[in-house]
Amino acid sequence: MSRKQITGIGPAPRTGADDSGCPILHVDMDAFFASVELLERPELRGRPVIVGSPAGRGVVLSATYEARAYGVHSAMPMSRARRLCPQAVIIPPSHGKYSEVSKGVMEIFHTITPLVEPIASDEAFLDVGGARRRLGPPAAVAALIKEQVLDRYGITCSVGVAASKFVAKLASKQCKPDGLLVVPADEVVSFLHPLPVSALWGVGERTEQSLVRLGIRTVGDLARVPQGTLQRELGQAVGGHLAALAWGRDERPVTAHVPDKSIGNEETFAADVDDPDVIRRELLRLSERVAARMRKGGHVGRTVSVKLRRADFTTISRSRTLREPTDVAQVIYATACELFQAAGLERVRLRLVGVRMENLRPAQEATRQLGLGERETGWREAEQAMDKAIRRFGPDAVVPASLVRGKLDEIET
DNA sequence: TCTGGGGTCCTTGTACCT
DNA sequence: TCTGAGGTACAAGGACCC
Repeated sequence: MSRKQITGIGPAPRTGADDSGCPILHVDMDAFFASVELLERPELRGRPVIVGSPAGRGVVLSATYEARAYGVHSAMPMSRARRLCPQAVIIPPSHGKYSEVSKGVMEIFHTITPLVEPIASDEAFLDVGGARRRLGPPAAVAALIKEQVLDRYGITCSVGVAASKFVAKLASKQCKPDGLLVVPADEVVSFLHPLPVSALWGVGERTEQSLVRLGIRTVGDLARVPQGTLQRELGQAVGGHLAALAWGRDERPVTAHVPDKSIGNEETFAADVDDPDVIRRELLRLSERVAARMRKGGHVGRTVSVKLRRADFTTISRSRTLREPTDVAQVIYATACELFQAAGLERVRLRLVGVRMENLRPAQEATRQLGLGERETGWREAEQAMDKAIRRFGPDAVVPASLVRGKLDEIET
């Protein structure tokens, strides 16, 4: 589900190119959410379809290529998308359905190689270097994957084949939709240099503006700038990273298990809120959700972070590192409330609040040393009991008392 | 012309310790 | 005792990704 629009001219898609030394595949599903929706509503094929919330403050999650022809793209505000393409059929998202298909697609990848690195629900890197004897060269494996995904799920994907992750990713983007593009190891530079700098991973709007100010518009321009200049302008890490990418240097391996670093939830209100009680109730709801996800994933975390976005879209965050890691919603909530209060935004109109736990580690590794009078054990047991009830009776089975009023309000309205 | 939600990573500033 | 350098941890903000 790419958001970056590569507008530069690359070489024509090639499938018969030399793929020796190109063990990395990047598989990207085409207009994934929209394609999944069309499986249930085939009568909409060929028509502009947008997946996104039909009301309120939403953005486009996915759009068919027919809708994209009108300028609609992912992350665009829905109001704008509707203006650009008023005849589009708008379908509210059903995330459960997408993760179901995503799981199945990832299973197909795992029959090819154990080295699968998912980077979103609709895309993954695969290292197929070890599958050559069993399944053939990388381009043949890529074709096999496309065929299997289409056979089993009726949706198309695009595959980039290259020597490195980043070039494979650019290649898949370049050949969308339903494409297969091999970038031979000795053609990487000629593939990259005509592309606009914005095609590079890590160059967003701001960095692109900085580069354009330096007269750098293409990857080739970038490659000719001394690394020191880039590092001075963009910072050590970003400058060094881009200098390497401009010459196709990317040593990052495909990693099958990338541990979670943080878990968070956030919520944009339907209308801006300045009532601290409503904000605190939302902080409780979010803390419950985050804690439940942490317990489900077997994590505990040490740093509680709160995100507050004002009506004017300026965002502030406040965080605190606890003495001991936790997965207890009441501990997270209490800290979140203190951070909210300390931020001094109790009478400011907010459009979004978020709660995130950072500094994660596996729960079984965490040594718990409870302080004198600490009641965390009681809360943990209570919350584990809630987890059980929710697993058995559904997400509404148990609700914290302070959220019951909100539930009743929902029922009454 | 309005901007979701779930993330990662980087930069900068500050505090603290040796 | 004071001061500065260097390392480390933490906090905050921002850019970027899908």
